[in-house]
Amino acid sequence: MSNSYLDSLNEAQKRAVLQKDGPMIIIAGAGSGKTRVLTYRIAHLMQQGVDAFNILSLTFTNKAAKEMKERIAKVVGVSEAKNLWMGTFHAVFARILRTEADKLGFPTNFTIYDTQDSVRLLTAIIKEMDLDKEQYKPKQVYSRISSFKNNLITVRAYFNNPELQEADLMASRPKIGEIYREYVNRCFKSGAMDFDDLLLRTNELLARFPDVLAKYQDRFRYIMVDEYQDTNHSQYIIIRALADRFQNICVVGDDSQSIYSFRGANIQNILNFQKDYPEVKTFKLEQNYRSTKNIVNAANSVIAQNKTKLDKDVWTSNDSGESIYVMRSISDGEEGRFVAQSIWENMMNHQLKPDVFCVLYRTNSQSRAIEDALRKKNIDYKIYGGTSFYQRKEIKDVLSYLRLLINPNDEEALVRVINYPIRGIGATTIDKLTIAANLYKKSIFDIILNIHKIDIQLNAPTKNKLQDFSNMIQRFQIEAQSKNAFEVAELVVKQTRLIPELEKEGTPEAVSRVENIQELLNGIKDFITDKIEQGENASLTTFLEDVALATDFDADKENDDPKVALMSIHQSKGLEFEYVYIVGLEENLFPSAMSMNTRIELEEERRLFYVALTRAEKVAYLSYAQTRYRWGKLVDAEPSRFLEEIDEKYLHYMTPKTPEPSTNKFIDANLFDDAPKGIRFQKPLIRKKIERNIVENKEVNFTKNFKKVLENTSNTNLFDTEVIVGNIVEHNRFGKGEVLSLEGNGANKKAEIQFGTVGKKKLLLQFAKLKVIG
DNA sequence: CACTTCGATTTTTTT
DNA sequence: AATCGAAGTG
Repeated sequence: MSNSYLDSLNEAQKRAVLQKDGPMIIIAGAGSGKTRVLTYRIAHLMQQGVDAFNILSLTFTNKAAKEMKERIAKVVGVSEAKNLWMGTFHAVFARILRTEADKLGFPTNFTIYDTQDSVRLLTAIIKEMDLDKEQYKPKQVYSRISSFKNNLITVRAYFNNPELQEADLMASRPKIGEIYREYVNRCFKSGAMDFDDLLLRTNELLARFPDVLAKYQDRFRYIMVDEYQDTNHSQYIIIRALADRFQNICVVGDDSQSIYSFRGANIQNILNFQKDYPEVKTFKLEQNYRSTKNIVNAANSVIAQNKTKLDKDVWTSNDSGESIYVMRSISDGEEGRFVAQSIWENMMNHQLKPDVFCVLYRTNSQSRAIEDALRKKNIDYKIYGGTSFYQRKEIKDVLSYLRLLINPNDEEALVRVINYPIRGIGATTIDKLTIAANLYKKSIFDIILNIHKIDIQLNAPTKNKLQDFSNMIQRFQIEAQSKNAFEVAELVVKQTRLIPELEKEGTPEAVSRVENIQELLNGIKDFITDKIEQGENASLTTFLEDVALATDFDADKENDDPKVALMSIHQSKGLEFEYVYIVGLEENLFPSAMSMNTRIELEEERRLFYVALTRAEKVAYLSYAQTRYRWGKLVDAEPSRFLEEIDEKYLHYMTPKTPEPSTNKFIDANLFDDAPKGIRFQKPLIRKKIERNIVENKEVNFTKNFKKVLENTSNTNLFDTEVIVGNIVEHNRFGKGEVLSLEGNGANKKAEIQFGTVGKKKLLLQFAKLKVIG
């Protein structure tokens, strides 16, 4: 192994790579080659004789960890790189907690609750405590508890702190502490940790067991933390504790890119690092290799308006490049078309593939309009983030069965599936079980196992149904001893009869749900082959953990065709694209209406904008609309203040800056804007599937008219019209169909319709809410 | 206990 | 626009 990799670094980068021991901080401006420095620094450490086992590197996403590992493997070899500890805080410490769980009274197979699980549990607790759910909104309670945990405020600490209690009292939520206590107890009883527990319990472990602390201190002799500006207090304390012995701690970050305060991130961690470690060596990476001068300078001109920041001067020797384009649209629909049109033109004019483009937005719900427009132009795209695959109902149902067989005490999983598919175990029964479980301080599953011995007011048939259920889970457990994760999952799906259950619904949604379950099974299969190939743990537990902490499952699932990337700005952190479109630059949206109250909040929004802009390598487009659908309502919008904050010399307005006067003030032009809305598919995949079904299904005999509509989905009518025979219509649940005949009049008018998915149906027009689409 | 319907509430960002 | 819980019906 040679030192040749050092030649590709600039002076500042080289110094940072070569600094081996002691505390150090790398302030890395956007696009300054930070990942590169981290990678080479680790490679260099190993070259200096540091064992990979002794290096811990914490990244912000699992994907970043994976990529970095691959890059290091290229320098030091695969077998060496394999031994590095690399991953997100949550993933790394979940792994450690698994091996140490018993010390904290948790089972090795503890479940990881996601946000949905936590909120559901809180909802149940608030209900049980007979509290007003307006006063105690479960989501708000969740974030309050989350912030307690991220600041290491345990239940005991809370009750020892009069100020906190006073604060909750003033907010007329005096019972927060009790909810918190109950929540923690219930999680414990369920053998479950939520996201914040993974950090809090790690702190507990390191604080209560000095030998364990010593073990990991000794193990992690060199620690690196990426995106340090986004660490919270809990993470900060873990790091301080682990690094305390050797003090070989290297943190990398950019205060200008701190955008996770809502998750407890504390920008002070990076601002105060120098105080924590007086011996610290500071390195600044200020040369930007990513973007054009225009983009770098424009971004600087915006961030300059923030007061709280470290001194740093980001510059580039790249070309000036094009101006930053600003575009205004009448509506969100037009914004989408504008973006799609622009992408299309750039692709054609410069012979580009779709994957050099990225569309960034503040909120995930904005993806809809962009999607629609791209689809109409036949431009391939991929949405990152949003409701992830694993949060879909059908997927969570399957996963809940798996969770339950791994950890039968997992109450959220149990409550989810105990009556799905329907087994006649209703709400009343579950309530009684919950009460008994709380009374005996046992899990619901334990109660069910002893259902015949316990004095509980349930009739015999119900008891038997419960027993059948627990028997089924136990059967799964036995099977799981001899089968691999995929086989178990397959068995569970089969025996629970989830798929027939969905199939009998017959709606297009149900069809896609079945597909999703199939996809999940394939995913598990891939997971196993993947892990076995790498000689890693391929157990069901590991799979479930990966799922719970997944930041990027579908990222490598389909690395086939190049696609335009759509994602929230938060998701885009660390990525770069030649062409970046930042959409929805409007007051109350970006900056968000929730974050305009204090300067602190507003500065974070500004940093977010800075992050968005600095993703662009070559060209950036900023877009805003004058009206936008929000919560299903059309609302007016003002251009974002961030547009004003960019030095104007870097901008080029594609549309006149001031809105054109309305030509007809008696009717809103936007009413016509999105008129062709007839056929709207959620995903291209589903559309293909429906088309295929229809072609393959010989029983269904459609007229040419229907096929034509299916082939040309944009050929749609402007207004809903009276239904006539031969019309192609769309129904909320049944999808598309052809009107075969009509009968009755007025309110009793019925249509017989041949649907593609569910066959013939007679529907009352008054209620059917049909959309005529052809 | 199951199923339907109606209305309320929701969106800021994520491990 | 879409999801979720409450309330009402069979």
